[in-house]
Amino acid sequence: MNLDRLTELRKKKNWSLQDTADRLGIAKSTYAGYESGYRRPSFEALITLAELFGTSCDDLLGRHFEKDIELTDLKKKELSVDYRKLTETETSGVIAFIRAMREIEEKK
Amino acid sequence: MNLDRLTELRKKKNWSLQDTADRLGIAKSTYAGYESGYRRPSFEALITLAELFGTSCDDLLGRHFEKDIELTDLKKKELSVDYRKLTETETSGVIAFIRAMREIEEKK
DNA sequence: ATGAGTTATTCGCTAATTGCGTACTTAGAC
DNA sequence: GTCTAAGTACGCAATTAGCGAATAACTCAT
Repeated sequence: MNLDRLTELRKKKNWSLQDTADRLGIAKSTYAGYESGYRRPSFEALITLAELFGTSCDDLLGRHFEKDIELTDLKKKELSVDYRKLTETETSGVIAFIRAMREIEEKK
Repeated sequence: MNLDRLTELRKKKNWSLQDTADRLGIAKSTYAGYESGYRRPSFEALITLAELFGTSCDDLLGRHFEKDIELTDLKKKELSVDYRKLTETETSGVIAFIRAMREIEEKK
């Protein structure tokens, strides 16, 4: 059970092992151990890594977890189209749109 | 850094410490250590726990991670409205709907 | 090509942590 | 009261993390 994506994510950021270790506040050799699979990060380090690389712990752990997203439960703006976030108005519009579509469909 | 939600999730399932430990294939006292914060699970155990409890590792780790969802990138149906999954047609409809809304908005 | 400087990999050692069994405590059923 | 199951706490053995130092690989300029 290795953290296979670490190297990839780190290189994408153009960071050296030392850079990354510094950001984590650990020794270079320690972080190197994570990438090689020789060592495992503490939970704190894992969480910090996820933050640094802008991803989830599940992702780092190689777990492709996907929760179903219920639009009526969304409190925050999390959806985007063409890489532009939806406003609250747009999100409400989408919900209404879907309900309308379904209503039409049922009457067929 | 404790796994505070474990007890809550276990009780929601009406499992004893022993039940849960059995499912994980570890000793009761070991699992008890996770809940009390005295011990920490291995990554394998963490992942299995997330599976057993139907949640994410991020959730168990107390991390409220939310990725921005780009609708045009969605390969699978992950969205739902009124707890009913959107079909592919509906998802395409939503994207077209948003683009149309924005076009109208820009022309104002 | 040589050498300086940076980056990556490996290793021994120590300190810390895990996982287990066991024992103790509590709670409820009979 | 006694029995069983649940939860808690602890000592011990074994594993593991983290560190620095040593070594190897890579990248430049000269």
